[in-house]
Amino acid sequence: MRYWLMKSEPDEVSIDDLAARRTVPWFGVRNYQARNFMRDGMRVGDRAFFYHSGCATPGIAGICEVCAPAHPDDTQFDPASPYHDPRASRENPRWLCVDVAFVEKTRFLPLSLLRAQAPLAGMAILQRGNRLSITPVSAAEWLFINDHLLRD
DNA sequence: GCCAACGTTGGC
DNA sequence: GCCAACGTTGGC
Repeated sequence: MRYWLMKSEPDEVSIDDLAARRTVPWFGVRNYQARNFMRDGMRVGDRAFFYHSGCATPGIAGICEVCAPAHPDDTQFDPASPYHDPRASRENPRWLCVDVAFVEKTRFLPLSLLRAQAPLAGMAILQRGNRLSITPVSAAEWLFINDHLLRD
């Protein structure tokens, strides 16, 4: 199993929204590196930290699980969607998404708390200039967060 | 609202 | 294929 961190703006899809809907397609990714992580790196059963970004207090809000492999992101075909991409077609989709399932809502771990943990210094999310909405998390990072920050 | 960092676009 | 301009992300 691989581990990931996936950013979502809670105004759009929050951990509570995921809990209510049980599964959601991870629509709206418009960055090739993040898309390729979904297409090439993610497998059903992988787990991810669900991270709230673009909000007053960013941080980890829960855990989700990949429940469907990458498939075309429907929002790219929808002229009414903010994620519409006129260069994409049904025959030649450009953007993909996996589906994720709710696992749990955790204690909230603010970005500032993550930054204060020496063992997490290498986390992609903490690197200067990081903007990727999907990043791999090492097994060591995953275990440290689970063992030391989520359950005490 | 500001701004640093970064990705993408498009002229050449 | 270079690179300047531009748009976006996302923390603060």
